Amino acid sequence: MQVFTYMIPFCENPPVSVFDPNRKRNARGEQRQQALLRAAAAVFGRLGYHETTTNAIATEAGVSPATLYQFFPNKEAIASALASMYAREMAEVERAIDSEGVLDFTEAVGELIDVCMRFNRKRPEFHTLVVNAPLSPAAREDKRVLGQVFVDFIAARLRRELPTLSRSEAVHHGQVALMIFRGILDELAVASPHARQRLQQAMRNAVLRYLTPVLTESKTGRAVRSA
Amino acid sequence: MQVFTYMIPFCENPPVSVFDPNRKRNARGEQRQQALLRAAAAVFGRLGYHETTTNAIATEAGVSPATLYQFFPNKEAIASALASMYAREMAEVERAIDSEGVLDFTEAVGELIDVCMRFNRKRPEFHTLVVNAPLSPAAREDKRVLGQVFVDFIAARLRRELPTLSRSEAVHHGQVALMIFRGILDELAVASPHARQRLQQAMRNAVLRYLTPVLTESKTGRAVRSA
DNA sequence: TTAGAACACAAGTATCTACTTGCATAGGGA
DNA sequence: TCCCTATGCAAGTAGATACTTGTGTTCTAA
Repeated sequence: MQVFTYMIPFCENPPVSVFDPNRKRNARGEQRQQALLRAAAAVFGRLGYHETTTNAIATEAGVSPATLYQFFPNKEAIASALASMYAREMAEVERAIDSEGVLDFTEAVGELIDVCMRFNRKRPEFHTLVVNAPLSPAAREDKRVLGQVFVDFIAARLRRELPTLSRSEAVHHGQVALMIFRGILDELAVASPHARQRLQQAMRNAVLRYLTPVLTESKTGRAVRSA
Repeated sequence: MQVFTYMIPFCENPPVSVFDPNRKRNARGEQRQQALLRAAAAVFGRLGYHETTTNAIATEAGVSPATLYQFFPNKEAIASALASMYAREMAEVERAIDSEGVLDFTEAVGELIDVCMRFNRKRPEFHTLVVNAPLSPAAREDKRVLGQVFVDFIAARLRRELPTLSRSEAVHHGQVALMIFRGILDELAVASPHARQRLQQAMRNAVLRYLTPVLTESKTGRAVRSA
């Protein structure tokens, strides 16, 4: 009557790792961690997530691969840390747009688009991190929130112009605006300097031309429903 | 006076491979090759390019990994063969739209979009193959041509409505339309069945609302230039 | 009928890359 | 000064996966 022959695997996958999240860092350590993040950002930006190796990040930072794992548990954690940072930073900037409410619809949406384009140009690695990298749940949540901030900004502006527009319709149009934005952004990232300015104008046109009929053609059946 | 001590590496990487492009196929071989392509399409569609292993393709086709390499030199060649097939097939369909020239601008562009959405729904693996897979030069060319067919279709329709529009402007607007299309298509691929219909309408709206002002607001400076 | 070519696969190999181990040094609080 | 902990790395390991080798089987053309 052997009931508990094997007691060992109390926890199936003992996560043995040199990385300790509770470890106390000294000044040198803090600097290393930041340097590793900067190095990772540079390499992710050059090669994209999948082509980037942890060895390349370590080399870029001027440390050995083993040292990298003193500061991050794995590759995904590095991408997640960067993606979270950027997503929060970008959401912050978007929320600050027209905090005084002085811009009209076109100006506000144009400003939103400009801000997002500027951010993506300043952080070229942001795109691959958000699009291609597998992220931790926390980073995924930050990414989701970022998208929501964009959508809500547009939805709020639509309803401010046209209060009879239902919440769900407004959100839907915000989502479509985001899709348009992303579609053009993909090309913007690889466009030649000459093509870029033209594409930036096209970006504004594409989003605004999609949205403005929502406000003007408001009598067409489905377009207006009360919440 | 040793001049040519090492003669061996006449060609640095002797590409030794069991695959022979000139091999004559019998009926069984042809069927195997087609079955492997079908299996690859299924697995690529389920897992995406990078997550798909050649072993998984072989298993899906019910053959051993070694057999797969009798018919294709490497993984990329499988993706390239499928991508080329699909790109040519889709370009063909696009070129056949309104061959009699009876549709007006809105109808023609709407039909173009519908055709492309239908194709992507019929071949879900097409997206990952064209977006994520590294392709052979030949397949890349087929992909480029496919994009050009879309752009040229729209450019030609724009200039048919507004002959004073310059060729380069028309092509530019065609390109932007393609970016918008792709941006929304990305979401369409993962949308719930309920959201799909609404997104399909949004797709038409987004592209047409971007394009129609090109025809109507033709007095605004840059918009019209002679070729 | 038979030889050569095409088909098929079990059992590998080669390589790449995320991640560890074991040990040595630096640093700061007691 | 002493000791504990953080930092650092050379030299690995482990596991995944694209691709091969060697060998036997089936087809087909002469």
